[in-house]
Amino acid sequence: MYIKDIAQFEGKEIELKGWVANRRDSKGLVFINLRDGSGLVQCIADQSKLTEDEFNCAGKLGLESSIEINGLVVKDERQIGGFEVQVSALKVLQFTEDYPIAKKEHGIDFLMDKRHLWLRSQRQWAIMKIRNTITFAIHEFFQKEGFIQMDAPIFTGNACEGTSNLFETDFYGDPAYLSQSGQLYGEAMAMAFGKIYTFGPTFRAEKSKTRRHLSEFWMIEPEIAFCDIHQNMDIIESFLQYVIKKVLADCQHELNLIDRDQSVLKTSLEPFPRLTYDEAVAIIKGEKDVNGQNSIKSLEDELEQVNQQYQKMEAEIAEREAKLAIPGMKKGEINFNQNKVATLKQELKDLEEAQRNIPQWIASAKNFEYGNDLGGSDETVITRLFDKPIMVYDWPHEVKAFYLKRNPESPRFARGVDLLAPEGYGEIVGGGERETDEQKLREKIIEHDLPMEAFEWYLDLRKYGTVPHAGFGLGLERLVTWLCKLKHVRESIPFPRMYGRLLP
RNA sequence: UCCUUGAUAGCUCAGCUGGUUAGAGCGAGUGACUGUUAAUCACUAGGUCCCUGGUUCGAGCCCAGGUCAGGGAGCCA
Repeated sequence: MYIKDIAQFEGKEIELKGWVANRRDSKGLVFINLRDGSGLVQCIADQSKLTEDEFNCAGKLGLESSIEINGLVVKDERQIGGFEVQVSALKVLQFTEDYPIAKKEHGIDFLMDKRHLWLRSQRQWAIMKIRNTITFAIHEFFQKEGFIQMDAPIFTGNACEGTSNLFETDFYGDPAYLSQSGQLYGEAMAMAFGKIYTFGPTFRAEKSKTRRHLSEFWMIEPEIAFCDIHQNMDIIESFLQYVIKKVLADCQHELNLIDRDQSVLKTSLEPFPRLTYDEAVAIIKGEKDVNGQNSIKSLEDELEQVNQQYQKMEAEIAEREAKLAIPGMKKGEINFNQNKVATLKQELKDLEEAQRNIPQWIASAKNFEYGNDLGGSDETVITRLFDKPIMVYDWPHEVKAFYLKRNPESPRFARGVDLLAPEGYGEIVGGGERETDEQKLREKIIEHDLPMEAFEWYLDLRKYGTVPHAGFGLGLERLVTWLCKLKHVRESIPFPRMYGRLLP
């Protein structure tokens, strides 16, 4: 018996096992919000309906105490799930004292230290449920489309995209690296099965402290034989839209719990704009407008708005603090105003961040140098102008990986594609059409200063029946972060591993 | 690696120009209340002001170095 199915048991006696998510008491009554992993329900312990011992126990339950109850399911519109349980019997498995995560705001460092407990909170629960739906939808899409799932090795002897950000380990006395991509192995499997995808962990030793980097993350890498860059973009689009549709269909409750505005998810079911690198650069530099919006202008407008909002908030804080200074205010009112001031100050800090960041972004966009890769801020700048993901393709070949094919009509471009998520999220997919010519690959390997002997097996793929093929890599956590509109990627995975964070 | 902000009670924070005994809310504990939703109300306990050194009659506050964390850049999914 799980709380999520409670509606089927109206008027019936049930048994529930779970944890105390909240408790309030009143004379003769104890209200327990019970959490069982599937949902949340309020249980009422009434002194007149329980033994003295049971009622005393109910009153002593600390947050996250584990209990078993029996009770009657009653319809009550006021409650979250529309039902409550009138307790007829209560058994305590453990009284919990001093549960560290209190019913109030906490700082991120504290919460990350308590991640193993934080996962029990409603918001984190909802995010992990959505992550699960996304994972399932990904498998479902590829399986339906006839892709074979493969597991790429995690220990690798060669670096596929440079060596600076690899985790080195000891493999029976030889150096080995934790995989930063399964792609080269995926290409080999695609030559055996036609269409494959990997779904596995990936490790990058980047000393990054930004909202979109993890040291360990999960990547999905499809690879398709007989596929060019345009067909690849078709697949990226239908794949992502499949996942988004699934989340919209199956996760309404969770999306509401985390207050996700769904309008952008819905417009993302329309075709994704496809821009060449040249077009994207023109937009970023403000030389070309999109839907009547100019990148530089919109940033300047936003900065102006931020400044105005900042002044408004400062005024409100001053006003409330002045009120608080006058004696005679009721306790409840004091609390309310103090909480309000605290949240306003928090928002003020966010605005200050924006005031520091936006001018940097404007400068970076204005001074963007043609031929460079897009930086994080450039991605933010361009994606803010669209209400759906965009795909940018045909990149200057110097900035992209060695295995990408050149555009035959314009060889200074490599046929790579990045998918940039809207709402400022930026790159969540990187991929492209692969180089098919052995000689050109050898030249590229030398150019990138990579050890040729480590790639001989990969070059075999071009020696024995080379065919046009393409694929891409999707960062699962970045997708979860965007779909849930999280501020930081660290909340998208149960136990994030990042620079400075190995525990819990 | 660089830029930037910060570290004060279990948690979130305030602490004025360096000045006597360190402040609030939440949480915890005790009590009151039969319909609460982060319940409310009263009372109680709770401090190595991150570390090391310096300036000063006097440092939570100033200076130097370090540690840790937040945000951003580079790099990337």
